[in-house]
Amino acid sequence: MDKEQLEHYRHSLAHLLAAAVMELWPDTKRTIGPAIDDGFYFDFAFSKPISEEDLPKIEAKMREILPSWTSFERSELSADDAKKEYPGNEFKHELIDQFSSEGQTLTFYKSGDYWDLCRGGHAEGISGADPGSFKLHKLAGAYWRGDEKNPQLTRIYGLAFETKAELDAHLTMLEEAHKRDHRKLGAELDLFAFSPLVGSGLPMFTPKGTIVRKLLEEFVWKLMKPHGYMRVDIPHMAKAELYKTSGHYDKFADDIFHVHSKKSEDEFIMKPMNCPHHTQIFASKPRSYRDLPIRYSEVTKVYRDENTGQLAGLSRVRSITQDDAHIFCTADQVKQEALNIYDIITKFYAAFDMPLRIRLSVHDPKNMDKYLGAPETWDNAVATLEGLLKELGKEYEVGVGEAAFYGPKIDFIAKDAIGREWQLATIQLDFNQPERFELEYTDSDGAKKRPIMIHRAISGSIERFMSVIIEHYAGAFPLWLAPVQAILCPVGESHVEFSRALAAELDAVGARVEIDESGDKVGAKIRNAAGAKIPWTLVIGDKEAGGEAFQIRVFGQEAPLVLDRAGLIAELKKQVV
RNA sequence: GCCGAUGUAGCUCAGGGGUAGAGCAAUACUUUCGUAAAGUAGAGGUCGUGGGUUCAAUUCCCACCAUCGGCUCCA
Repeated sequence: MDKEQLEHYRHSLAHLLAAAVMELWPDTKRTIGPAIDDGFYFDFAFSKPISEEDLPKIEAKMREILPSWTSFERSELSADDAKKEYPGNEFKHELIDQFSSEGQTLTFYKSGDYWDLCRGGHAEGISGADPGSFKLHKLAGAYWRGDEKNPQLTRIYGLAFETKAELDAHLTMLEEAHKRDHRKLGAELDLFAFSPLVGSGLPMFTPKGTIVRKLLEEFVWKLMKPHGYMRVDIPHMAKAELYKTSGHYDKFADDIFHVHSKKSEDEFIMKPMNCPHHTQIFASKPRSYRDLPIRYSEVTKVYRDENTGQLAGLSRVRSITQDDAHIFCTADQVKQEALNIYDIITKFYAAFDMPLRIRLSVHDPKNMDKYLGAPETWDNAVATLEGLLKELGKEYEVGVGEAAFYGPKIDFIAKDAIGREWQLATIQLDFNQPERFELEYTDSDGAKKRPIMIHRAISGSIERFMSVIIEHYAGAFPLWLAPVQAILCPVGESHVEFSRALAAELDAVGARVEIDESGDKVGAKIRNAAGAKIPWTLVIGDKEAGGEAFQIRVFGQEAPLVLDRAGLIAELKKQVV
């Protein structure tokens, strides 16, 4: 099957699902059922609620009907006749009214004993399909036409692939993703915590989690520093006027945390982004063309009042740490700056073995209300980014309508170890905020000119990036990033002293080492170290204390790594970020 | 935010209108041991929070808090 055939197969299965449901519960109101990325769904209004336990029953009914679906036969009906086919089904009636008022022909497709209003896009017939190639896997609520003001329907999701083998592979991936869930691993590995007293979506990082965060920050800084970035520091709140000027206040009105003062009339808000503050550092004194580019960077938190129902672990939070930077430069300098950022991004993701895909995210010319600034400005900005991508010779896709409200951007989509994709790094052009804040510099001819602003993020946000790499590595961080790099397991009491001396030596070169001084046997110490996913485990007994080489158990690896004392120190020293 | 499910010890989970249960972890003692779980003992709980019904609520009802799934894919 090619992509289209697979989509047709999935859509056909949605019909089959509806047929099975209508046989089992004939008074159910059917609505719609499209194909989706990994299968299909169908939305129903049931007269009494069904539960997950009913899914196998529906699935069995689908398999029972399947052999009789040898073809899909098309027919046409008038609106009135069509409505008679769906007595009391206001959802179908609404669709029929809509389509007929739009002048569309109302088409029906029949397979076996079942038929339904449908635009088309089916397989020829699915009687020969592999009965093991689909599975109903989820029950969810969904609003009629995606609008929360409408009645809630019951959505049944199915997974479907060409063969059972492909379905099984997909189920294995989902299971693997579930096992790697960063929320579970984060608690098990003691990386971060939540508290109902602090509030939902407000993660706190433990000492171990903080080590990982700081290592990530230091790594990004190491890549940025050679490109002339300077660090700045800003308060976490500001007067609302700042964001009214930038345009964020209206755009993100529902997502802003407000702070009230009893001492003044001023309205304050928790910063939902950093760019407006950074513009005010730029504006704090007269700038010359000789000063540009000015590159302000900062790892700092922003606060966004996300819908509570959407919060999830570290991937969707209300306090977000951005590895943010803003570059103020001339039009001539944009290309070089973007190239520098591209250099940082590629080096950063290479360190995690995550391949990158590039998307040029542009405005939607048909929907300019969503954006600040004139269409010509946008066209110019897009042309600049496009020229840059062409020069790099990299493949990219274009995302229409994916731009930020102040300018187009280049987004980088990283792929993790189990094939999932995450949009993380970004380079964004902004002609609008410099205008709104009336930023200027004096050019060589003495004239005042507007700088261009570039926004960029490398990891996206530290929280989200941590959620991605915890799952990417399944909690087993590489040596350079592990909160504890090595654990020493003395065999007996007599080896503790030697272990402490060795640990001190390793600590002196910046290595993160712990000693298991419990009374446990060696086997238990190894088991505990493996449970904590510590990269290196060293058993310390008479042989090691006597000067023999260390047999290092490497997490996830069968064969031990053999290093002498000097080699061990040298190897860990290399890992310092 | 909306819909649904869930919330019992640090973790995984059992139980149920009448004084709360297990395993693991943690603690103490014994053991000091060579490559994935040593032994014994005691302890650990406002059964998410608040209110209601009841002679009696952890159990039933309501509200809130928190977690999980979904709310973008369109006949």
